[in-house]
Amino acid sequence: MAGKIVCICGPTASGKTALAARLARDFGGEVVSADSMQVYRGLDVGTAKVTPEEALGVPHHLIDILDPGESWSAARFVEQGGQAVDDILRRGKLPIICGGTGLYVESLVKGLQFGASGENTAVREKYTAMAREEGSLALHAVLAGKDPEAAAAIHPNNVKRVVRALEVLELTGSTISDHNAATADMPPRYDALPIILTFADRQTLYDRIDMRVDMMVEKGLMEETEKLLKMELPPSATALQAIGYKEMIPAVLGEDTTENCAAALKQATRRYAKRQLTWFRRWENARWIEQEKNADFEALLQISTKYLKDFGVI
RNA sequence: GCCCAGAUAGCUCAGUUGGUAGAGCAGUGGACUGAAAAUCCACGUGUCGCUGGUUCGAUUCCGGCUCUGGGCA
Repeated sequence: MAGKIVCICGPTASGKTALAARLARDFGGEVVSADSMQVYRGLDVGTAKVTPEEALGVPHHLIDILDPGESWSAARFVEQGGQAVDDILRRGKLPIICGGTGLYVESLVKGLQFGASGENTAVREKYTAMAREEGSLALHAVLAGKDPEAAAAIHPNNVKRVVRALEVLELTGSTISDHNAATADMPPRYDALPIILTFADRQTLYDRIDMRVDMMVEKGLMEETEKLLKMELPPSATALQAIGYKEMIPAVLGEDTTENCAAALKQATRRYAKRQLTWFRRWENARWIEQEKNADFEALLQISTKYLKDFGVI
């Protein structure tokens, strides 16, 4: 019997953090963050990380567990997030997954194992170099010869995916297609209630994003970016892929104005929010809550509380 | 007031030696099984500023007007 968990998802700046913390506090829950960037210490302002005040005294798992130089992945998230959820369930509490990283949430709920292959930087670099030197089509052709099914599913230009498929093949001797097919048949690991925050009018979301970026700059995004730069991380570091820092770097280096960088950051965040919505839209049985229909936070709380009751977790 | 250059997609612009037009960006939709805040795919009709003229046909050529930028007084 799969344990029941609640997922609070949605695009960035939709109000997930506050809702998750409040539901957890009111109904004896604990929050498990499904966010690929809030795991890093020191990335606070730029990731809109939950503050001690916002946490309402509720335990938040998988936040501030790594230094920015360390690598993190969906597989590691499933491993550690699954442990956290199981532990919360064992203690008779309600696990509330809160985050906007679609792959993480879905993988955790479904219980994807990502295979026993692990990851191998050298292998990745080898194939990435091949794509760079001989072209992405050549690399894709290599995959087509060994795993036609995966090749058909992955666009030749999507070098990252082609590389991953070849990596699995080289490390395990079997194809990623076989692995995916096998895991797709498995029953989900948890019985999840997906609550997804959104906005009926896209512009409302974009306005909120703009405001939030301005606030981030006021709260010291530049200084945080400077600190991150001084760590001299390898370009491949997961933390350096965070939206927020890469856009502000030119301003920190004096190569562009803060205004221009902030505008670029807003743009990047908007596109990200759109991709997040695309991801969540395919989630069957999700309860979507359009934020502007709620007069205030209490109204939002009321609706979500009803969903929790219907689901049988409170 | 005069001279010059512009006026084309939400923005920046290209183009049509006359047959009603296309790039980038923005935007929208989608994919996603160990980088996912990553990576990738698809989608382009707009009074071609207004108005006369020439022409079978004008966004394109000619005239006038309006607006914008620059220059000269």
